[in-house]
Amino acid sequence: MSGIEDVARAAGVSKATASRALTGHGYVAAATRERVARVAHEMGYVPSSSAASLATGRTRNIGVVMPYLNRWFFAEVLEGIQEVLLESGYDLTLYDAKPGTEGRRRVFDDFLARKRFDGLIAVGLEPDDHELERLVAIGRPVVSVVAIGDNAGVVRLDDEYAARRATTHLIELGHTKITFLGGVSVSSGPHVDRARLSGYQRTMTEAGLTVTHVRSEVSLPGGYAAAVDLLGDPARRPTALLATCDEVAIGAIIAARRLGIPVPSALSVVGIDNHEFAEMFSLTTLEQSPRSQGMHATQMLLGQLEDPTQVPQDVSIQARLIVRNSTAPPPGTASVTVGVGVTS
Amino acid sequence: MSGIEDVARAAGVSKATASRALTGHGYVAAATRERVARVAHEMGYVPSSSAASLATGRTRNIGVVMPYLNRWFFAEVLEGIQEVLLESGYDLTLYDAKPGTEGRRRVFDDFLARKRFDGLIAVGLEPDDHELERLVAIGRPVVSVVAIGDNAGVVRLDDEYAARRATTHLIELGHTKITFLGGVSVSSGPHVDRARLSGYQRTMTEAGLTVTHVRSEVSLPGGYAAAVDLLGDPARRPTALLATCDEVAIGAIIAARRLGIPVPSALSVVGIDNHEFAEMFSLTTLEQSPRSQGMHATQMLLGQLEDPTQVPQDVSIQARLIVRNSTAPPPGTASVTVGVGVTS
DNA sequence: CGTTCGAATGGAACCGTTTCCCTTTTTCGC
DNA sequence: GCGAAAAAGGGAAACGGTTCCATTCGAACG
Repeated sequence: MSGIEDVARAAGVSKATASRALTGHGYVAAATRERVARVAHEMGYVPSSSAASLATGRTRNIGVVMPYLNRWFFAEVLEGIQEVLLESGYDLTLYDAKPGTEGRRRVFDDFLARKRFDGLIAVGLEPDDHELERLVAIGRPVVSVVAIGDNAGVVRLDDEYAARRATTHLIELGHTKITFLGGVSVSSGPHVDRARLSGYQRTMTEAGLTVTHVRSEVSLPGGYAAAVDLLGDPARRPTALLATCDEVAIGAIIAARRLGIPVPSALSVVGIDNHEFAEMFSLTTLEQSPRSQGMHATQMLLGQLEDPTQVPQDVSIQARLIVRNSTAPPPGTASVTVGVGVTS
Repeated sequence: MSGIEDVARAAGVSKATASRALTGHGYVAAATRERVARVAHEMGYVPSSSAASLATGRTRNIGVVMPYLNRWFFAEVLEGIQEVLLESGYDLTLYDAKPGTEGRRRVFDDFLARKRFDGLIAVGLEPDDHELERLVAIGRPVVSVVAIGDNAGVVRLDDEYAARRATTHLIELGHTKITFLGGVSVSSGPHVDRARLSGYQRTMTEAGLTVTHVRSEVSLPGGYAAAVDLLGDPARRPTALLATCDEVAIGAIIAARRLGIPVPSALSVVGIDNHEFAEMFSLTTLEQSPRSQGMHATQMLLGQLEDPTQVPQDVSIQARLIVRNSTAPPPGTASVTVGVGVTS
């Protein structure tokens, strides 16, 4: 393995000059720079990142902490982050912090303390006080996607707005019996669900309609189970369902099909996410594009790294309504033609 | 930030002794070791990983390269890897290498060359010659989950066996018109699909049955589309479907439902994976447990790191048949009772 | 034409560990 | 009780970069 000293010797300059030539910092004659670069390339020289980190204090690595890897939302965010980092030449170190596990404790107490990164992206963490304390103790910029208690930069969907918009859509179609399906539970974390539920409740109340909330585990099978339960009882059955997320909504659609309830003619279903399966199930939904949330957060963090005076901003994204074929006027309504398409 | 020198001073020993006490290498009196550890803990000392890496040449970090993050199989493998690494105190650096992208080229040519890891896990990569060359040029141990051309350690499902077992299951139920649904296409990479197809073909041929293969994109919507096409034509319709993976199988089940073809009474469907949705759709399938494949690969790699003489082994996992309610004897057969349960 | 300033470069210190090598102390077998 | 070997610990040299500081040289400016 050849070091910078070998490159310097081969190029006939000092280590100092070679370093300047390769990093682009400080004065170096154009001809020299070019020669050093060529020699380095020919020798297949690759700088040691540990040595560079030790000398500069920067790692060119970003840490990402998330509670789940195998859920659609998180995987999409991760891909977005990865895409931007790849382009910027940063590495990405992943920390898995499942709520309530011993592993999570170690991530916060040991792994993160090692500071093997210049900045941190927290995705859908809902850190408790101790965890939050550890996070600030690290002394590196933090940006989060979805909630985090403190004043770090945050990129998130405006969940309340999304739920309001979805509810409004159903009301405009003529529905009055609209049930919210979802949980005060995990998934992207309780805060998300609370905000969505609250958006639904407010909109219903403002319209003078009755609020009905059915709990469901936040997952496809969870939505299925909850919907089977709810729809199986004709007395309780609403004409429309607002699900806390697409997975729950799709579970509900599958349940309705199995129960022989046609969607959307007898039952409208709307979700929030625009999950990759949404199109397949013709699901009307509010798009939240986690991928671009990840990209956004990353750009924000990188910006903060290169100019530390830059204040962390909060970005709130307004979901776009995508109308597909899972929503229609309630049964027994004078037919209203609803186009399939996208509106904001 | 306090360094080891501060700790040494506070504990009244030399840097050398402090280092030995903390790392556990070399002779240190028990009392001294304990004192140094206590002082270090009180001061909140955290060793600089760059400095340690520079000195030792080891990073305590593992690189993971995969082409997709948001597909079930890959996400599960990743979680398995993460779990083992977390326990062993290793960091995990993730590299996203989508086939045919500029990003992938950079991963191989730039990112991996930086060697910020002690070993590498390649998941479902099917590297071309140039990429393979780069991989060995790194000079670090590599373990792969699913195919990789060369002689690195490999952990993978025995795909051929899985397909044979699935086919046998259908034949035993009395089916003779069995169509393979799947693609020579991406997903976990072409090799996987070829092996599964081949297992199906051989078993059919051995049983004297006719092979029929319908291509499908390897995804849920892909399976749906292909099945709609196939099942829509009564002349071509088989009594059983073997899908290359569960996502395709589930797509097919959804298609069958929509076409009013009852599963399993009129059509049996079997998949391979035991995907998280399999249970919900009562899908009979062969379990491949990507999570434990990831764990397995990681343990293999770590073992190799601590004892470099250890030869990389190839591990081939035999899938377990899980019988649910998507398979039954073909229509018009004297009824055979099939228990729901697990067999090997 | 002397002074000043910027460009270009080299020497050496430094980043924070680990580890080699050497000295001193202890232990243990005979 | 002695010698050898093992245990304990210290000083200093790595590891491979970056960057401060000093030096030289040439050009621009008054």
